[in-house]
Order: sequence, then C-alpha cells, then structure tokens
Amino acid sequence: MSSALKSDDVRYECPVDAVLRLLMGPWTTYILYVLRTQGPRRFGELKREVGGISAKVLTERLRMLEEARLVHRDYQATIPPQVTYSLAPRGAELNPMLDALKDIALRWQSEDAQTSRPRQAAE
Amino acid sequence: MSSALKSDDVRYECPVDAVLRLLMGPWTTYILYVLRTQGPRRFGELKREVGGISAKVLTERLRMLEEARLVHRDYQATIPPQVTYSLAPRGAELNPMLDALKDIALRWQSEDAQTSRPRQAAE
DNA sequence: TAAAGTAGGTACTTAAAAGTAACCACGATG
DNA sequence: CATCGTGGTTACTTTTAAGTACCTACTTTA
Repeated sequence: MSSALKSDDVRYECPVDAVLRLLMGPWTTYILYVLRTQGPRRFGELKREVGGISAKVLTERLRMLEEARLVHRDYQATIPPQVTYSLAPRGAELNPMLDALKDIALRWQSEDAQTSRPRQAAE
Repeated sequence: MSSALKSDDVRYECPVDAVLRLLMGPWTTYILYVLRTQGPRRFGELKREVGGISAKVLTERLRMLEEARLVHRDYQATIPPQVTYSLAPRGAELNPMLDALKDIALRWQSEDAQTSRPRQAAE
C-alpha cells in the first residue's frame, strides 16, 4: 500500500477490504477459477493453465491464498516432489459471491457493448 | 499490470477481473461505502470522511468510478463550484454482492480471531 | 489585506508490485 | 554426459501506483 499505512490504519479494520485485497492481484482470480472449474492441480499444471504467469508470482499467490486458507497445499516428498493445490473450504465459500459478481460483470459487459461500441453494428 | 500485457491479453476477456479491478484500489471500497451509507456527498466532505486520502487519489478514484458508471457526478458551475457525487444505479447493483462479501469477511475475521490469536483470552 | 474554502490539476518523488533470468537438488531419459 | 522436468528460490530490473507538495481562480470571512 503506502508508506503512510501504519498497522493501526483505519482501513485495516474493514474486513471487506481485507478479502478484496486477497483477490486483487492480476492473476489471483484466474488461479481460483482454474481450481474451481478444473479441480486440484499440480504446480506445473497450474502454471501452464494460467498461461503467462511466472513461477515467482504463482508461488507468491499460492502462498498468500494458502495463508488465507483459500487453497490447500499437499506436499509429497517424492522425487521429483509432487505438490498439489486444491480449493479449501474457505475458497468454496466464495463461490456464491463470485457467481453473483460474474452475473453482474457479464450484464455490464453486454450493456456496454451496445452503448459504447456502435461501430460494429452501425453503418 | 505488466509489460507483457497487450490489449488482446487473455485476462481482459474476464469480466469478473474487470469489475474487481474497479474495486481494487486502497480507497475505492471506502468511497463507495460512504456514498452507500451516508448518501450523496460533495468532494470536500468525501475527502474528510474517507480520512487520509489525498485529493489526487480521490479524484482518480471518482473519475474511474464515474467512467464505470458506478457513481454519478453532478457539477454546478456556481462560485465556488459545487460538485456532488452520488451512487449511480450500477453502484447500487453491487450492494447484494458487497453485503455477501461482508458477511463472509466478518465470519472469517471472527474465526481467525479465535484460532490465530490465543494470547488475548488464554493464560 | 491575508487566509480559508471550493474542486480539483500538475510535477516530482518514492515505494511496492510485477517481470526476467539464473540457479538449486534430484532422478530419469536420450 | 548433457538435458528435461519437478517445485520452487534468489537476485536484479522495470513498471506502476501512490504519496507529497504546490498551483489555479474565485469568493467569503477575519
């Protein structure tokens, strides 16, 4: 955030902001989307399916989501190691909210396509 | 986002991400919250009630929200000028979603307070 | 006459986030 | 013997966002 943000900053008292902060990053919702729709995935699979994300950022996001208990990390110390990520119960709790958000987003998108882009159909 | 992001980037096809991008910033949800609970507010009032935000960032956020049609800007060219911001219909559409999100956030917060902070009650 | 309030805009600086590239151990494969 | 794939980590660089400070033009107030 900012240098002016202390730990007692008033904004940290807002739990809504705290949850939005988790979903914020460029790739976060895509990771959750893949786990939601494709089921549990290994690190490499996830990286390939999210497409374009670097290992560093994927690791960061997964650690963050794991700490927030939205995803579960299963580490098997085989050789080569096998690490599987899956949606934790808390991650599933977000489903209704994300579905509602998706409905709104789709509706707005189609509304905007009609009003702000008359170049396609007109003429 | 990143230098690798072109205009045809796959992520821009995700409408959920587009909406989350609106709510993301450090202050955005607070601005919407004030407008939601306190009703229409003038620029100066908003700045005072959001507490700590700079005029620059508040302007940025309001322009962004206005462009997304979440808030409505009413400009009266009096002297001094009187600019009033209010929640647009689209802003109100987010209410159920934000309420659901708030429920989840509050629940998680109280759950976390019990498990990860036994220093308060224990001993 | 000088300050304060109105609603911002502009320039500059700083801090955080993201990206890139190289590297690790280990075993199997070619 | 060198490379690939596993699941990352580390160091370095670049980009972006946010913050700070100062400015406008006009009126009212002290």
